[in-house]
Amino acid sequence: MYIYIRTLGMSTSQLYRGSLTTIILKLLEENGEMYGYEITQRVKELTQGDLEIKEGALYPSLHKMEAAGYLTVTAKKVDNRVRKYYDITPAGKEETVNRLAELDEFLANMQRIINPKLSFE
Amino acid sequence: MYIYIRTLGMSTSQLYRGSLTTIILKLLEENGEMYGYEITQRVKELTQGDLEIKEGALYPSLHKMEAAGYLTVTAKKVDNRVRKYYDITPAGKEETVNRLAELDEFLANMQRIINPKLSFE
DNA sequence: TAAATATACATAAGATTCTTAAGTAAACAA
DNA sequence: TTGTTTACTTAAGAATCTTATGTATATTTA
Repeated sequence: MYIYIRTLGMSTSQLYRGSLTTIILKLLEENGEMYGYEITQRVKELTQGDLEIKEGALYPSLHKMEAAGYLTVTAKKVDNRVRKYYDITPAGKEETVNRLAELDEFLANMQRIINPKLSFE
Repeated sequence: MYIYIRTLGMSTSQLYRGSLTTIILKLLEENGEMYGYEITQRVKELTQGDLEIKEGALYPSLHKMEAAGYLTVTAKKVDNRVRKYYDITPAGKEETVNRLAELDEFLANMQRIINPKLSFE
């Protein structure tokens, strides 16, 4: 019998809700085509293990973005196993710009609330 | 018959999900006791009308935080109308510190993902 | 080499947090 | 006096996520 201890530092925060689409779009825009599992590992690496994208969130999100026309998917067989590579479309690039603008606004608004003294103009 | 046109610039972004508790705690810690409607107006003011806290989100959230022991509530009659003033407890102040730390981590992680070139150390 | 872990995807059930909507009630402005 | 603002409540539904389960192959470890 094996017992798995949950690692400390793992994000249980609700703040990431709503940010997954933005994260995926930005990674694909930056790196070119990626497959799902690769995205989870890249995010884990970039955040030093702090943020672990769950498959239950990731895959439905990718499917939804493909249905929306933001991504295309291509299945490739590597080592006798199927990978689904996602690539960003022109509509996806537009959406990336919008999402990043929204993120900037969100960050600015949170600053205004959390640190009102630094909010000039 | 009256038709209400939805103002542009209002936040339809999902990014604010999960940030409401943090916002309320910080405002109460900063300003002392406040009532619900006052909180919505303060946030609207601080974000230049960008973020409008909905009552349907605010009041259940205040009740939950009170039940958790983070806030106390005192009803006061002003102009023949009841206001419920919420004040932060010591446990609420602890939670504020935790929530602000989580926010900092979230912001740092988003920076690492969105702008990996700026992530040194 | 058998068992465990890692890779790689899918999806249903349930939790959480929010929006929308409807209701109550009083004060104030047109 | 009609509409708007102030002030709070709560139910129904939407969106996003976690947990759990399933499938399947490859690689590592005991």
